[in-house]
Amino acid sequence: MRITIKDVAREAGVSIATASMALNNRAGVNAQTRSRVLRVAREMHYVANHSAQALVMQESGCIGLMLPEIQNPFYSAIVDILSHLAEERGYTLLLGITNNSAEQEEKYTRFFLSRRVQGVIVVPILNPRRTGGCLEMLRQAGVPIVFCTERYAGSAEPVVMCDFALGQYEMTKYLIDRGLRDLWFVSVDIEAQFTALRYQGYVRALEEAGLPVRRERELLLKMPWYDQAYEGASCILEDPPEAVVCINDIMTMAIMKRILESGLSIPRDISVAGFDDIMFSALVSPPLTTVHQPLQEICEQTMQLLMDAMEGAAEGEGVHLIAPHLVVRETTA
Amino acid sequence: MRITIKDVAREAGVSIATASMALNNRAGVNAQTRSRVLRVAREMHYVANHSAQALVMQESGCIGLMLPEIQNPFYSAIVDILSHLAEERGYTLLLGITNNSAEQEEKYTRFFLSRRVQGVIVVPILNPRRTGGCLEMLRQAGVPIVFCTERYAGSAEPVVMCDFALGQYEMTKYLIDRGLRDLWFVSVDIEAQFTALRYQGYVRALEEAGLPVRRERELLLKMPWYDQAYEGASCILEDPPEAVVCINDIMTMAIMKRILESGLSIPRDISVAGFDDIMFSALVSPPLTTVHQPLQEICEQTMQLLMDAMEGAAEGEGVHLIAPHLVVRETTA
DNA sequence: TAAACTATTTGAAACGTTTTAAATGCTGAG
DNA sequence: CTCAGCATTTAAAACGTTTCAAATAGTTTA
Repeated sequence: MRITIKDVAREAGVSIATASMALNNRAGVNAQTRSRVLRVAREMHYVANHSAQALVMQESGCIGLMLPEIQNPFYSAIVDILSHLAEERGYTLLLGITNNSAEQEEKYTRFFLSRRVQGVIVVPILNPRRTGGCLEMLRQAGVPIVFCTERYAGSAEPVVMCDFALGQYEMTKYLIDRGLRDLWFVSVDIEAQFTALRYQGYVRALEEAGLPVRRERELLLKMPWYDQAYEGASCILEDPPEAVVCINDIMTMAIMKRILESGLSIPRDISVAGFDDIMFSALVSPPLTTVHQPLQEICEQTMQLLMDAMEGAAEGEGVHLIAPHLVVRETTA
Repeated sequence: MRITIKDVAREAGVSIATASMALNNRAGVNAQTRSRVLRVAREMHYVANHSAQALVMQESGCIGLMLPEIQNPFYSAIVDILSHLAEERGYTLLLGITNNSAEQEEKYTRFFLSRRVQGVIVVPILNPRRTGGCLEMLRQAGVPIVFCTERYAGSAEPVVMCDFALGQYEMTKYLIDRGLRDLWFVSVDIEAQFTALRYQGYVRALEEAGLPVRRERELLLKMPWYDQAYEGASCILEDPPEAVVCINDIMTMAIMKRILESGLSIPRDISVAGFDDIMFSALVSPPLTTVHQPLQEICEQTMQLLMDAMEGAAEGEGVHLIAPHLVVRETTA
């Protein structure tokens, strides 16, 4: 039905082989012939069938991106950046939105495999009860993998992530340096570098300042989501601290809401600091003091590692830490 | 390199044809044979090559989604919903993020065409200087198109959109009914139903209440973005009104910020109302009174229309309006 | 036992490309 | 003229599937 190269060849009065070579700018085609073929192709609105190309060339030109959500602006920023980067390099990004479910992750792995993706970027889900069932399939098929933002424990593939420990340290130190010493720490009860590193940074700042680590002033939620933080925040308000240190912006916004609703003022009564610096952090009132994750840089390095691996370079491994920086806005006194 | 059906067939001791029929649950295969093939396939981690299937079956199983941005939560919500809907129906969503550029739109059209998408959903860009260059290519190739959220003027394809006029009317009426009569209207200077319908609704509410339409109290920005609204808001503050009626939430948040910064209180001094009800509208302080666009419903209907068109049904045409509803939160007195 | 079914299996074509090796046509040298 | 050498063109194979018509094997029926 659709125009094929056969039609173009016939119309231009050449063989299929010649048409193909002309269209792909291969050497060894007479200049006149080439331009005739190109003209005919344009006139006929010919567009090469990608499936056929992928089949014969043995490369799909696709990269899989596995990620937990997309409505969350942190993740949609990643999609935005990575899809541009992939495109610049001539690849198409295939999305697997897993909704934080390991089953979905496996389903999308199969999907990626069927599309013969040439590499996969994994932004891990947060609560992987059974982790990496999907990864085994990919490894087995020899598909290069690079983790972005966080990785599954025990996996050998490289990961590019923000230096969470450093970020949380700097933020906590900043608060302490401003004279705020009675802190709450709000995080999630999940075993992952995602949380462990942040906690390390927080503790380090306390210890350096000679402050005690008070476990009764730590709020650990099930998931790092707005609603959970909003519910959980009541314990903080029972005996309001001088500042709240939080591991992401979404939860911070929930806590801010609760604080403001209780009639207290930010930052006059309580200071608040988040992590991530999502788009909306600058827009809320008051604008949020937070730790900026340099997503552009993280994604660029992720893509570069993947390209290297796809070109057969010895799988660069290990943890690639990108330094974050504190963005002081108006929620900290 | 990767396992093919040929390998499975050999290992199971059957022909390729039999293997294929077994794997696809076709009738006419002996039960034992079938299960043997399936077992072997599983053991060998066989995953069918989609390109080969697409080629021979003449259907890609892909749907194209053209949209202007993805970081904006309004759009990422659309991606989320539509990708689930597509998947439920056995299709894969291919993303074309155009960055509000007509050139990009054409580029992605070619991309869609090369992937032989079986239908395209278009969420139009806002400032189409030369509109629909991309559409012509799709029409010409016989690819069904459905617009979502808004459509390009003069195009014959169906569109599913929120009843903007109704939403803006209800919102404005609500404000007026609360006794607020000195209003500002904040919109963008773009010719599209996007803006025209909203203005209609606003005007209707004024007229029904016997209030004058004061053009000097209309702020028309170039693009409906945060920064533009933030900059533009100064004129509103010169002679603060009782309420500001805005055509989307992002701009509303910018205006709120300006109002709060000027020392005025929301809603005590000024009421503010937005449109869209994006995820963050409920989270900001104070939570935003806004008109909820029923995106789920809009996307479902969009997908249904596309499916109908793909199955060759007479192209359902015309404008499908989905009624929005006002969500009263705390920015209106 | 032959014939006629039926159930199952299979060979081969087709899908739209790219690529390689071989064929063709030309030019200039001998 | 012939032949080597070159530029250009082409036929055919290959990629991994599905599907259809034909072949095979097995079972009844007459």
